[in-house]
Formats: sequence, structure tokens, C-alpha cells
Amino acid sequence: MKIKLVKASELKSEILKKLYYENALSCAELSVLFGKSLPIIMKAINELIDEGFVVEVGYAPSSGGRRPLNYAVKADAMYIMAIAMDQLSTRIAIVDLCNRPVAEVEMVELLLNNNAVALEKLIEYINAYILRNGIDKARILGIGIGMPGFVSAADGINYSYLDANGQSLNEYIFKATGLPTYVANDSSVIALAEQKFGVAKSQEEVMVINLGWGIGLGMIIKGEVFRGYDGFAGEFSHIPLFEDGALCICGKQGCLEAEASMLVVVEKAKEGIKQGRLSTLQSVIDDPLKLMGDAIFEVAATGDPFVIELLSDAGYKIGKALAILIHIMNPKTIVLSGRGAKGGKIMMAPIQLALNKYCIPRLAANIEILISELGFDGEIIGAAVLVMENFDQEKLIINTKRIQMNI
Amino acid sequence: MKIKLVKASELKSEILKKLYYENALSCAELSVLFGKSLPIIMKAINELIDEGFVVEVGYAPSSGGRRPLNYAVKADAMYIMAIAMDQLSTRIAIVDLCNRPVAEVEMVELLLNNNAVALEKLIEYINAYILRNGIDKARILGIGIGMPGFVSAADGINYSYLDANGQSLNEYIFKATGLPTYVANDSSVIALAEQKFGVAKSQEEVMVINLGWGIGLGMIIKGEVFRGYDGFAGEFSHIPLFEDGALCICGKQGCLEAEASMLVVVEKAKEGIKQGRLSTLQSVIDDPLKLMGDAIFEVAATGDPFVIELLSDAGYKIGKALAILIHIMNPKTIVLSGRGAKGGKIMMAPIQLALNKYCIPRLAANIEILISELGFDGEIIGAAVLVMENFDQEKLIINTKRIQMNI
DNA sequence: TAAACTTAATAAATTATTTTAATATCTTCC
DNA sequence: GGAAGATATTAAAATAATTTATTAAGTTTA
Repeated sequence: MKIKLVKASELKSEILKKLYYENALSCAELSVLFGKSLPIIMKAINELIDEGFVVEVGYAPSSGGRRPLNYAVKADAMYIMAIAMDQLSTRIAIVDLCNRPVAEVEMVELLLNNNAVALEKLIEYINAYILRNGIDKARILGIGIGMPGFVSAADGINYSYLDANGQSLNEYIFKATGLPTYVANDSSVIALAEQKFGVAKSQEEVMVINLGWGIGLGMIIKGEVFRGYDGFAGEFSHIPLFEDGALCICGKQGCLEAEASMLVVVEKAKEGIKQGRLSTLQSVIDDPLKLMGDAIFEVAATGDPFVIELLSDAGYKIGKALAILIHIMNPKTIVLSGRGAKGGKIMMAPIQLALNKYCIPRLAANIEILISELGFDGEIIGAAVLVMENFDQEKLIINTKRIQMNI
Repeated sequence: MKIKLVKASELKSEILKKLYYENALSCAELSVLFGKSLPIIMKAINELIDEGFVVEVGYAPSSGGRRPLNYAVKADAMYIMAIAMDQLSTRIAIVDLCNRPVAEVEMVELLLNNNAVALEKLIEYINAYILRNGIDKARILGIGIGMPGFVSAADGINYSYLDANGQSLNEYIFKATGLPTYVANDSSVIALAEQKFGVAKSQEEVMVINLGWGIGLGMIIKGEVFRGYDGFAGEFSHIPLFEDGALCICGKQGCLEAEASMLVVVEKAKEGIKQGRLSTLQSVIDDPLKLMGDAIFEVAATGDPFVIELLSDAGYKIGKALAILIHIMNPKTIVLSGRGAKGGKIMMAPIQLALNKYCIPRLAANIEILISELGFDGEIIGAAVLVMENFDQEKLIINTKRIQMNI
């Protein structure tokens, strides 16, 4: 791993971040990682221990000499509120610094589209959740929120949903809850999760496909989320892919989303069954969208031919889009993630088929397509990561005071 | 501009690079740029002056206090050999540290396709050019080469042309010339030129389209060329864009290159004229490809309807491809560069038309499409930049010795 | 099984960097 | 046009970081 240059004044918070991501590291390892001398690292670590952020966690195996003493974050030094939204529902969790929930993860219905009170509802949920679980707000480092739409993480504005009269959602929710808040596009948040704690762990260049009601793309470039100039990079759903394709909600024709998203698969399934196609999906045909989505993958796993046909068709089209992405970005790894990752195994073959057809062989040859193991938890974990990504020395100092007051 | 963290041991070479890119800077500016204290910067600058790399270049205008003393690279401290190749011909130049040629830029015919002796020819040209112009090899910092094909700049290998039995071209040419050599894909080299000395100067996120016999893409991300995992990123020519398009040399159908490259425009022009279309291009219809390419833009500038029709058609298709790029990368700036940049003005309208049709308005709204001013010189300048990008403390020390021996 | 070799942690000495203060030079505002 | 404020440079003092040496603790090999 490349050494990461940091300013001396940011060393301690950077070490804490690293320990959060890497679980446990020795001083020697940290020394190499940051390109700083051992005494400096030891001083920082000892201070972090004194301040209550870090603990010793025993010795690592020797690599031919004295065994190194490993350090890790103190899991309950701080908590993080992680929120994962989609168009239909919102999940809320509070996790510790090992990403373990310290209160039960809850899901609430929260329609984003044409819902003027969605933001107020969200804030209500947040405050109620904290209160109900009896968690001290002072212990919570911040709130990370992954949400669909055109989100500028830099400005804290979602241009599609949750309007706060043009104000920053980060500011608005901070004022309403007292907790530092960071919003970001759901796909970028999922990409964060996959790179820090998922199948793409520690990789510097990864493309993460968020298979959901739309089709999102979170990009990790040079080890960081790439957001583009306005923060809208990775708008994969609406690339013009098919000459005379289905009409998309965006008003255009031939968008990837309109041909291959989970929404389309569900709709095609309903329509097909109505027209007499046989499928075990028949029993849930009148269920709401969300349940139907879950059912698709259950039924696919049992080998239902109609559903597999639908998923294969979607997979092939996604594969064509991936071919374009590969030509432009030449990634090493592509991760299929999001709630649709469950169908990844079935889609793998048609995706590969499409790559064979649409990719220059040299580019497709070494590509590694992985299926997320975080699955549905990805967005929650990513939302927590989002808070830690914004952790800095200033917040370290604030929280040091808090811990010292408590003890 | 964001401060650039550098290791203390690399400060001097980084300062020199910065001065090369920015022409002239004061110590105070450098201090801010690198986040280092003034005494450190002054020490480094004074050493660089003593070593013969830097000179004082007078005072900058005051901004309300004592006028700062500006420093610049000593233009003839070192020379750089810059080589720009395309499939048909190769240009060679030697430039000083102000990118001014110190010997006449020469162009030689050098077919890359199916030419087993192309590499040997290239080396011959290099050595002959240096000899003919009587330039001391010890004065030349290195050779930068932009070339078409699948080029891995990291490995120094071009997988399409100029095979050195799988060896690194960097190594091979170094052995044959005694000069450190760096090869890279032509489009990435042009992107470097545009970002350092062109219309995209100092921008951190830029997409540079190389309009030539193919259609290349050089990406600047976080201020650096993005090359992807294998180094093949930006393979824009062969993205699958049209359902049943023309057959491409790559064997696939519907590639952008097969529909909109300069090669296609020239061929369509020839064919059209043969079939009776009226055009002032008629007089050069039997000229070789290269001349025909130049003629296209000359004729277009006079308002030739047929040629404008052809360029518009190509522009519209390029616009569709740009729409995809914009959806994925959300850049602030797109630069039309390469030898085809001459036609940029004519293509601008159809490109915008395509963006209106294929882009989500929010993404297309703020996009800035610029036409290169470096034009045909872009690849030469970029090749020189390529050498400076690889300049480090080690090379600084080597060249210090050289200068001291000479003086 | 002990000697030789590694690696880790700690302390002391050296080196490097930044901060502070002082001086020089220029602009702008009475 | 001179005084006050701003910026740049230089020198000295204070601070911080790294290097080197030392001790501790483990592995490998003869």
C-alpha cells in the first residue's frame, strides 16, 4: 500500500481513521503507512489511548522478530448514526466503531417522491430513534445518510428529493438534531462500504454498481470516492444505451434504467404473468413493490425459468453498459452491489456474454467482477463510513473533551 | 489551489516542476503552494539557483506591500526531447524548459501498422536528429513519446505497435539512445498538455477528446492523468454506441470510431465526391490521407456544404458519446483537441444538439466545451510534459552534476 | 539448544522545520 | 507627501521530527 502523506497536525485523526478501517495495526505498520518515524507514531498512539479512543488489543504474530503490539479503536468510544434511504423506505441504525449496531436497525416507510414532508419526517425519525434507544447524543459522532437522487455531497444538497429550500441538508439536519450530518448519493455510499469493508477492501480503483430501483454507479478512484465536478458523477441510470428503447421516467428513450433496473424487472414480471407466463412469482403478484422485489430473488434461487429469463435480459443490458464503463475507466474490479446484488450470480453469465460482445478483448480480459457480500447492509455501513471520512482533528478534539467529561 | 503535500526530500524537484508549469513564482507563493515555511522554500530556491536550475526574473507587481521577487526555471538548464507519433507520421522536437524548440521540429513518415522495423526506424531518427542538430546528449533530460495504441505508461509497453519483444520501450529506447525515455498513449499526453499549458490550465478535472484518425480520450482526475488499472483507460474509440453501425477495424459494430473519426470523415468525403457530390475538396481527392485530412478543415472554413455536413454528422455522434461520458464523469470541462480540433468550431453546434437530446439537463447545464488552442502542437508539448512529470530528486541530482561539470 | 538473525519498542542525540521577531520595501489613505 | 498598513525577506530562537543506539522479545538454523 502506498504511503499516505498527512500534515502533522492531522496525524492523530488520520491514525484513528486508519484503525477504524483496518481494525488493528501496530506502531511499526502505522509508521510505514504514514511515512513517519516510530517515535512520532508512538507519541500519537499513547495520546489516543490516554484520550480514550484507542486500546491495545494484544500481540500480532511475529514475522521473524519481537511480536508487535496491536492497537485498535475503542469500539464504544463514539457511536455513528447511519441512515440508508431509498425511494420507498429508510433504514436507521446507530453503530459503534466496529460497525456493530448498538440499537436495533429499524426500517420505516418514507416515500421520497412528491413528498413535501419527507425531510421533516426524517428528522422526526432520527430524534425519536435516538430517544427511544436511550443513547446519549453527545456520544454520537455524527449522522451519515445515503440517499437516491442528484446529491452534491460537497454542498449537502439533494436536487431530486428532500428539499430544504435550497439550504444544505447537512446544515438543516444538524440544526434540527444537534448532530454533524453528511449526506451523499446512495451509490457513492455503497462504493465506500465496499472499498472499506466489502469485497473491494483496500482497492484503489473500483467501480461499484448499485443494482436497485435504478442503476447507480459509485466510483473509487485513487482510493477515494470520485464525485465529479457538481457531485453527480456515476449517473449510470440514464446513459443513452439503446437506440429506440423504452421511455424512461427522465423523459428520454433508451436509458439503461428503463431497460434493466429492478423496477423494470418487477414490472415485466407482473405483465408477463398477467399475460399467462408461468411462474412461482404468481402468488405475490399483488404485493407491494418492495416485497415483490425481494420475492424475485427468492424465486430466482429456486430456478424459476421466467424470472431467470428476466434477470438474464437485464444482466445482458447491464453488461453492455459495463462494456462502456470498462472502455472509459479500465478498472481492475467491478462490484455488483445494492439490493439487487442477490441476483448477481444469475446475472453474471449474461453480463460476461455482453462483455464478450461489446468489449475489446484486451480490456475485458483481466476484469474481475465480484458480487457484494455486504448486500443490503452496504448502504448502512457506507453511511457510517461517510461520517468517518469526514472525521478530522477538530472533531477529535471536540470528542476528547466529551469523553473526559464523561469519565 | 489546494496545497500539495510533498516529502522534504522531494521538495526541490517538486519546486522545479512547479516553476516549469507556472513559469514564474515567488517564494511566498511557493510557501503557500507546498504548505512549507518560507525559510525552507528560500533555502531550496537558493540551492536551485546555485545549481543552475533556477533564475531570478524580476519583481512581480505588488499586492499591497513589498514586491515579491519572482523565480523561474533557467530555460536552457536542460532540454527535453519530445516526440509525437500517429499511425502515419512522427514529429520530433527538442525543447527547452520554456517549451521553445531549440532545434527545428521535424516530421518523418513512419507507418506503425504492420511495420516490424518501426521501432528501429524511430531510434535511428532520434539519434540522427540529436546528432544533426549538434545537441549535447548530456543536456537532454529525457525523451517523452506520445503514441497511439494500447499503451501502458507504467510498463512502457505499447501492445498495439512498436513491439520490442515484450520489453519495456522505455528501457529499450534508453539502451539505444542513452536517454531516459517515457512513452504514453497519445490522448493522455495531449490531456497533459491541455492541463499544463492549454485551455484547461490548472484545472483538476478535465476530459480531453483527441480528435484524430481515431477518437481518443485523455482524462485528468484530481489533477493527474487517469490511466486505469492496465493503463488503457480512455479507450473512447470503441465504445458500443450504435446498434447496427458500420463495421469497425476492431471487428465490432457500432464503435464510435467507425462512425465519427477523421478517417471516416475523409473516407465518406471521397466516396461522396465519387458519387457526384459537389465539393471544393474534389481537387485533392487523390491526395494521401494526411493531406486530405488537412484539406477537410481548410475547405470547411470556406463554408463547403458537403464537408460541413460530414463534420456535423461526426460531431453529433461524438456528442452522443460525450453524453455518456458526462453521465459517468460529470466533468466541468471538456476540451476538443488533437489534429481534428480545427473542426471544433463546426462540430460545436451538433455536439450541443446531441447533448441536449442525450444528456439529463442538470448534467449538461454547466458543461464547458472548449476548443484546444495548442492544436497540432499539443502532443509535442504533452510529450515534453511527460518527461517533466517523471522528474524527481534523483534526476535533479544527476543533472546537477552534469551542469557543474559543464561550467 | 544455543547462536545468529529479525523485528519491535524506547531513549538519547542529531537534524530539520517552524515560529517569532526584525528589517526592507511597497501601497494606500489622509 | 508623509504616516499607517501590507507584504516580502532575513536572521535567530524555539519546536518538532528523524536518526542512531540500545534494549527487549521473538524466530531460524547449525
